Amino acid sequence: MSRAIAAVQTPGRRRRSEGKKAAILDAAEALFIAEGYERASVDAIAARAQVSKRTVYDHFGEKATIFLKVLERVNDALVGAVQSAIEEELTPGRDLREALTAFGRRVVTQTVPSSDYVTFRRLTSQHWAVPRLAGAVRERPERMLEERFAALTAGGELMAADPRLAARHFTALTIGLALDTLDTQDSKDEAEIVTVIADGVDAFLRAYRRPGPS
Amino acid sequence: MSRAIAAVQTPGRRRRSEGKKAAILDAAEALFIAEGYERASVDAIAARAQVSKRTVYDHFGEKATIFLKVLERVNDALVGAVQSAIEEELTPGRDLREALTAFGRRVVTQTVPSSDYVTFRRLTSQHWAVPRLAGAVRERPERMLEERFAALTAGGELMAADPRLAARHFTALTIGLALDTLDTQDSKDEAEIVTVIADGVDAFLRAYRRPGPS
DNA sequence: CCAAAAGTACACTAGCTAGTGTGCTTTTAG
DNA sequence: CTAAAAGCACACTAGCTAGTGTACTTTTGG
Repeated sequence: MSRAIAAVQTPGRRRRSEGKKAAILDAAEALFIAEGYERASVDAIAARAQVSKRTVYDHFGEKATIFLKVLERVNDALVGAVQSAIEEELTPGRDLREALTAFGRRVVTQTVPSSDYVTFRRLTSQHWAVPRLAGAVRERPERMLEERFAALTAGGELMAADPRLAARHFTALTIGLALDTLDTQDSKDEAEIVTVIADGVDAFLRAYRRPGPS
Repeated sequence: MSRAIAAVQTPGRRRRSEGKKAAILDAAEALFIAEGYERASVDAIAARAQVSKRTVYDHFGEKATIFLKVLERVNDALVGAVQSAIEEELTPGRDLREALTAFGRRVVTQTVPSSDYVTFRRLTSQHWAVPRLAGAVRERPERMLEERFAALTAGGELMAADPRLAARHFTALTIGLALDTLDTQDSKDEAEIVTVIADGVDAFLRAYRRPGPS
């Protein structure tokens, strides 16, 4: 949605082509989300991308291909964003509650909202010929979290016998619920999201924090 | 899916009509789930229901109406099932872990699987003119759970300052994750579901059980 | 400047689908 | 038995959409 149209100036022969391609994918993504796969006509996509229908077909061949490319792009963006959120927020030395809250909040508000994750779920539930890309998108980020949780357990901050399970529980309590909230009410009320995340982190820590030396 | 076709014998003038109607809704539900709203043609629905297309239109007028009626039916079934699961499994005297596990398992395996809840989510994410029925389906069961959790807190078994939040967390940790599992892998591996539920109940109790008089 | 690449405008096909009209047959109530 | 209700077979329209073919224009590298 927020992807730029990019490179209006002197694109060079190759870059111009890529620019159009990106514009088509932008338009397609928006329309697939808004209308669903079937209802988003190729004519509408072309119009929105300000490109001729013929160009669309020259680039992608058939409609299904457009859809797949959109999925790939969204998937890449999502995985990358979660990756960097883990690396930058879930740093070893930091206070656990603070780190987890920041991580959850960042994933939901920066990466996702009005976008990638929700987008992905909505899109994948549409098409009936999508290879198991859908599974992958939740598997990969979860593996990354799993590793961090294992490290935290080793460091004595967490008590997660099964880091994989802990990661799933964390995701369910924070990101999952936040996305649910975003999904049902479309009040992009950021305050509410923050509350949901904070509450989730709270419950998570009660269940998984090492019994304190109070 | 598992709804019976019902009343093959001497239906009476009225009952015969209702029988056909139900058969049409059964067929429509199955096809909407399998193919999505757009791709499930009225002809296909009629064929599957073993009914003439004309009869379909005589009963429902237009395709969108069929969809709405299907949603209503699924919604009613779901709410009813959760209701009775709460009343029959989450009984006051019972051991908490046992009760919660039985409840979660029942909701996922009896009510839902191969059906209502997943069905509902899949369906509602399809149509772009569904009034906020989608929200209602998660609101109602959650309110019911909330009440029980409040009672359990009053009885001293739970420590849920905000019973509504506790209910959301419980649902996310157990039912939500179980459905996720069912959704990605279609291995209807019941054993795995049971494990997921048990793990979720475990984490929930660690976060919400009253600090024990060990 | 020029040739090729990229893009455009537009007309056209082939197929599918929602919804209707109509006359015929079956079922059921009284 | 009979009339009406319910259902059926079938033909037909109107509209939309994926995808193609083609001749024309614009852009860009050398």
